[in-house]
Amino acid sequence: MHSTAEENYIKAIYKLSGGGAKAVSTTGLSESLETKPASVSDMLRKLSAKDLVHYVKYHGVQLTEEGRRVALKIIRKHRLWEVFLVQKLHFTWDEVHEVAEQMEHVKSELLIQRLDEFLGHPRVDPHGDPIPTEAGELRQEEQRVLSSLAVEQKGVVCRVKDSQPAFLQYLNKMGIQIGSQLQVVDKIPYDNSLEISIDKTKSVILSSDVLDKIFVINP
Amino acid sequence: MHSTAEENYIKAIYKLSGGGAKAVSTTGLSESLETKPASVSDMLRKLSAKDLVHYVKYHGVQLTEEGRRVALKIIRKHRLWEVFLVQKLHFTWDEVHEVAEQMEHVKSELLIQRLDEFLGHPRVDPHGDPIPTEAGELRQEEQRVLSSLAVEQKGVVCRVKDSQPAFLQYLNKMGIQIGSQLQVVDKIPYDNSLEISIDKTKSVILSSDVLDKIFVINP
DNA sequence: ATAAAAGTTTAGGTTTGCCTAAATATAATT
DNA sequence: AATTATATTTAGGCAAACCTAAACTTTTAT
Ligand SMILES: [Mn+2]
Ligand SMILES: [Mn+2]
Ligand SMILES: [Mn+2]
Ligand SMILES: [Mn+2]
Repeated sequence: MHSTAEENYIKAIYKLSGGGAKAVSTTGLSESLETKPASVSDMLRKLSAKDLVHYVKYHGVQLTEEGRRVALKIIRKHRLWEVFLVQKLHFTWDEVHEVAEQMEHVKSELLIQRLDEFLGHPRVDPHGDPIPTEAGELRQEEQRVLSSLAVEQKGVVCRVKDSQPAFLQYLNKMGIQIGSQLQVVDKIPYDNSLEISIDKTKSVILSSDVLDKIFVINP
Repeated sequence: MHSTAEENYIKAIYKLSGGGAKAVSTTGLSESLETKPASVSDMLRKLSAKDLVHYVKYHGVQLTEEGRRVALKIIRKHRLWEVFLVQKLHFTWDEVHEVAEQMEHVKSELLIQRLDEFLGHPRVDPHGDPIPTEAGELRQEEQRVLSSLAVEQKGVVCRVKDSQPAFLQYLNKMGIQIGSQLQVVDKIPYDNSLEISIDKTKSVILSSDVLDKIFVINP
């Protein structure tokens, strides 16, 4: 298997390259991983020997197909643990990262399979980022802003575009969080506010300002 | 903080010493940790320098007060994760250990505090071993082996001393698990077997071999 | 009491993952 | 095109955690 250090490098390359598209620079990686460029060069040689990356000296690095597969597996684990921490242990968005950064390296296929099941196969993490499938596919769901939904239309909250405590507290009071099932009940044309039902239980009126900050995917 | 290797050594010393009582030998540790005695000597010097153990060359090692504190913290984490794996992710007894062995090293006070809460502050792990408190106390309930109970006496199953699948399946068939309420109905002196009632419903005859592998605490 | 056996430590080495300083390649300026 | 600046790699080292082989202690047996 791969070491924690190797996994962190692979994930960093994946992220900096925008999912494997661009090549990534040594300094870019060294900043992102908080190590020195010399250490990065070192590791790139090792990853290249393991065929996890295509590495051309002085010209950056890219993941191989295998490297990409490994990256998506780690990201899947990271994001599933984030969901667990927020939904089950009531961590806040900003508290999860450091812990998930450690948990993503726990080795057990069964564990992650069962965790996924336990969480109800979530499709996005608490930051609204998509969770790769077990097969290693990153299904990029179309995100729409809540204000764009017509009456009757449904959506699952996948992202919130304002992380100020006041706004998050407001959403909390409303009972809205990532993963909440929303449906537009009615439209008030006067000020473009909408009546929204939350998780099929209560329903509230949201102002157009608020609607513009909430993004949903199809249920 | 302490490294994963250090934590594993400390836990092993704790366990082999029976909770910090006896001194522990280098070979004992090397067998338990599956390393060579030379590596153990190495590590003991380091742990001694950090005042986690009292180490007298050629005469074994013991945990210091601080070492004991660290050990109990790791054991607390290990056992809480085991409860999580069994109760929430439906792992079986024999599947949990390897995973918990990794998860016990995740560093986060908040995580373990919230996990404990999420699990409802369990007092024993799926193997019946007590979970140390947040304060680092090991509330040791008095455990008696089932074979030692007299007629009429009651107990709650807290531990099973054999984790072979065949044995666990047998217990399962009998309807015995951690937490089961047992009472001795009758004693058969011929072969020291006992008639035991389970959860006040049915009653079965258990052989002395089996009785020796089941431990109970007071109800 | 002495010798053999068993247990333990030390010496010297390896791998991993990091570091600093120096050398080298690429990119930007003039 | 030549020079300077920036990016990257190489060289040489270090700490952690392991190893084997050799040396040394303690225990056991004769
Ligand atoms: Mn990580
Ligand atoms: Mn995230
Ligand atoms: Mn462990
Ligand atoms: Mn256990």
